[in-house]
Amino acid sequence: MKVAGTSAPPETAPTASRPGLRELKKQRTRDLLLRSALELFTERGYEETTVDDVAEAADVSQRTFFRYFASKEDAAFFAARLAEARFVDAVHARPPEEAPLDALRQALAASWDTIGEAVEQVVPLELHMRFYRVIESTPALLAAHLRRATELEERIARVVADREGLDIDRDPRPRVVVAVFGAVMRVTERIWSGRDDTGLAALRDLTATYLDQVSPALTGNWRHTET
Amino acid sequence: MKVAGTSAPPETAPTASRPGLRELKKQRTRDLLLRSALELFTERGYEETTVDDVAEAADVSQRTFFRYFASKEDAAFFAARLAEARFVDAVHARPPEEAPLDALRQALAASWDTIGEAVEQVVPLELHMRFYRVIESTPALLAAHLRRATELEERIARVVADREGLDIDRDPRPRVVVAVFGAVMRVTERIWSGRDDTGLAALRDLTATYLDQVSPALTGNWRHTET
DNA sequence: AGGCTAATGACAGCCGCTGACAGTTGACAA
DNA sequence: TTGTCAACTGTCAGCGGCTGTCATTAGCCT
Repeated sequence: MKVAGTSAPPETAPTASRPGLRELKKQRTRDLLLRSALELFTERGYEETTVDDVAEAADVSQRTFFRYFASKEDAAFFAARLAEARFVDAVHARPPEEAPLDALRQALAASWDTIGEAVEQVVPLELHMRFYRVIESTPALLAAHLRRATELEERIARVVADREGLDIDRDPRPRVVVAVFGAVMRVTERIWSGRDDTGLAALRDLTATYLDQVSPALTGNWRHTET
Repeated sequence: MKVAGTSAPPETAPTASRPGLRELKKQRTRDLLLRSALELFTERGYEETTVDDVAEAADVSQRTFFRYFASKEDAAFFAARLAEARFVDAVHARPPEEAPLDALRQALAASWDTIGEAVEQVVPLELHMRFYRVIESTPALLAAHLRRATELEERIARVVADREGLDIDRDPRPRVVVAVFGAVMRVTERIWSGRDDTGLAALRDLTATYLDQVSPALTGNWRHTET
């Protein structure tokens, strides 16, 4: 077995090629483990759930859990990794004429559906959405989430730099736009997770609203430009 | 004793009022623990240093370490907490006529020196600066750092909202500006920590350069506006 | 059918962290 | 000065995350 090690979704690739009883069982165990984890995390809380609890819920030993996921945290972000990958793809797909910030925004708009599909293949989308609240309210998970977001930003900054034909180590602008975009996204997530409607649609709409606030927020005189 | 619990610097306040042998010893133990920790972390690496190592270097038991610091991580960010406090003060001190983004920038410019002083009282500034590289290159520390940064941003967003007389839960702009500012700061830290000159002056200059890139980066046509 | 190897479980052990208990040592009043 | 109290500390036991090791089981392939 070579699954764990930040358990990359790519492992899931040769699904249709040659099922095989072995692969099938592995996949089923992983999905069960994943579901059990997210359910326990959202019901009982992340810190309050031990890896033993998750393993037991999936009828495997704790050791096996760690063979599928590099860490407790790794399991928590498995679905998020799928979503990220879709977004990166969407950015790649944007026409090069678009201004960077527009490209990011359009890529996001275009990703929502594919992200939903991707997540749903592994775990109920609704569960995944509810789990975001747990992330926001659990310091350890929030920290991990932010670090992951930063890494994602770095990857995207490189894509943007390529699009514009810039050397990312010489021109700060790619990293800056992406960082700004990411910052707004995170503020949005935070607000969204604190609200009642944790549906994907609500997040999508809120994101659009907040992105509209970037320019207004950066220019001076606020006092006479009330929302 | 009531030290730990995210060991708030405020505990250090009544230093001059009434030294007392007890207080003095406590302070000395804490500082020694802190220095030992940072030195070991920067020399040997954070993950490679056990709390037992730190405790032993300071000639106390592991249990005592945890009475001074809520966690290994808590010790790592003790000095950073001092710096943050100075920055928050500086933001408060800004004249209300300044536009938000300007205020943040000026506050930062005004803080550099006081931050240096504050840190120096607990740990050699140079050690603290070198430790930033460790933070940047240690996933667990980077994650914690980002979470801390987010919390700081929230606090500052409230200050900004107050300045402008806005309700932070109704108007997204305070959080958005602060998030943008913070994003640029973090990109700057990242670049800076990867360079040779890890002096405070280098960071200050780099920060100024990057902040200048915000507007240019957000407006469209990059290709004909090369740096 | 039988050999090969992947997958699993059981066990031991490290590290971060906490509660409990007992011993030591400053602080302060008699 | 001395005795009491409270603060500070060390020791020990134990939990949870995580890893290495090894024996056992179970799918795969000829």
